[in-house]
Amino acid sequence: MDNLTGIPAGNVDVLHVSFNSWTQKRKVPTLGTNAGAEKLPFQDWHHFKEAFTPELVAKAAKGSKRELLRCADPFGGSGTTALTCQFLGVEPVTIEVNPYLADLIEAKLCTYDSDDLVRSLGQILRRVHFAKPSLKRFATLPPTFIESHNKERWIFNKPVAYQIAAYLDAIDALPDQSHRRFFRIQMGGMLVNVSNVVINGKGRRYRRNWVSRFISSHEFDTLFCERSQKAILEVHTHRLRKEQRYTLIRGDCRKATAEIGQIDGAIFSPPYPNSFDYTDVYNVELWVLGYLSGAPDNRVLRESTLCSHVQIKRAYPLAPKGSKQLAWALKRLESARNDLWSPWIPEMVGGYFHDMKLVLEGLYSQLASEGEAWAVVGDSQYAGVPVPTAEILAELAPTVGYKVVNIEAFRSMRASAQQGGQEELDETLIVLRKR
DNA sequence: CCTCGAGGTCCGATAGCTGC
DNA sequence: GCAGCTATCGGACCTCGAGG
Repeated sequence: MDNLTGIPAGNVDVLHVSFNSWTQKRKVPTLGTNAGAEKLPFQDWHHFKEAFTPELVAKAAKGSKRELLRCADPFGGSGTTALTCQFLGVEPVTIEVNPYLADLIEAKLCTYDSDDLVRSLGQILRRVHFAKPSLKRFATLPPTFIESHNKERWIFNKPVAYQIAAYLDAIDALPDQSHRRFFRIQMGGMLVNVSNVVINGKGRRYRRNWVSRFISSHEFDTLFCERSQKAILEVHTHRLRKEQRYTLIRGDCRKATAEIGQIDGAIFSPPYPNSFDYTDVYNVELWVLGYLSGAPDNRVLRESTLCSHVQIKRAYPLAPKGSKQLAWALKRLESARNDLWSPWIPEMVGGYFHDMKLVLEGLYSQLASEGEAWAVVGDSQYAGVPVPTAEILAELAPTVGYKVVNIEAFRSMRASAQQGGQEELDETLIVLRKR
């Protein structure tokens, strides 16, 4: 695959693939969301709507007071901050609690010999061709996952389930761990495509006419092959990123952030306090790819995420002191408790800011002097009571020691149609500097 | 009491088509 | 080519019923 990039042989070690050759200097409508980012190499390995843009990371790297040599992201997600850092020549440190997403990030950040990847793909396809798969590996999945005669709904038709099993068996048989991860992620990115459901902001829902939906084995094979080949090509074309190193920490950022080592800055977007449970959003991949071995695993994972949802009953830490806006919002939420769709929302909001303060403190302890934290945060609203996340964080940050350098609203989210569709929730960039 | 599964609704973005 | 139209897709909420 040597002439794929047009880079002449020899001297390749000095010809880095730049940020601009990755993004092609595209125009983005907003820095806040992933909209339009689908077409970037690496970024469609898994459709990820919560991501912000690489352009924001570039802006932060350029606009920071302190030169960025090592940059953290406590909420790794799809890995946008870390991957962009590699293109920019900045060493990334990323934390991610969701094991599927952590693998997605690492699959993007690590370096491969693309010829070896092509050989591994061939090996997978040969094994699948001769495979006699069983559904044994799916035995512990929740009951709605695989088609069976005594159910009314299922996420995967039986023939599809057999094919997934055949591929996963073949991937498991690869000798190289980074290759197993790479191809597991390629499979992960297409699972919803071959399923009877769609995943969106509201979680999982069945497709219209899913009953008559049929995925042929040929379609399945083609999808896996094309996705894998495209990804291998992207890996190859962009293999010479300025920075090749990375640190990936798999775990709860509320604990891990304080131990990442010295950083010059941080660029991240936390989950918003909007009662979204991201464990739920990635449930299909987590189960099918074997990241969860039973319901307790799911519970542990949900407990390890930020207090941004009320999906499970949990002990919410107390709201931090020091923000008048937070105290006011909590007071109003408590008096509106009977109108809330979950009575735990006031506790969740309090816990959310407790957790966010912990992360800000962790970052502060690792930041070099005048290092900056750039965060994209979103407001929320319950029963007409606004939760102005950016303003609250701007009040809490000084109690940790930060100076608030910039607050910039750059997008409005439409409120849900049921709420009239008019009230708008802001998405805000907030920049904090260590004194 | 709890968890789990699933959906209402409507607008913006985008792909694809049509006629010039 | 391209303006303008139509069809389709999907969404950083919030709600509800079933069942343990």
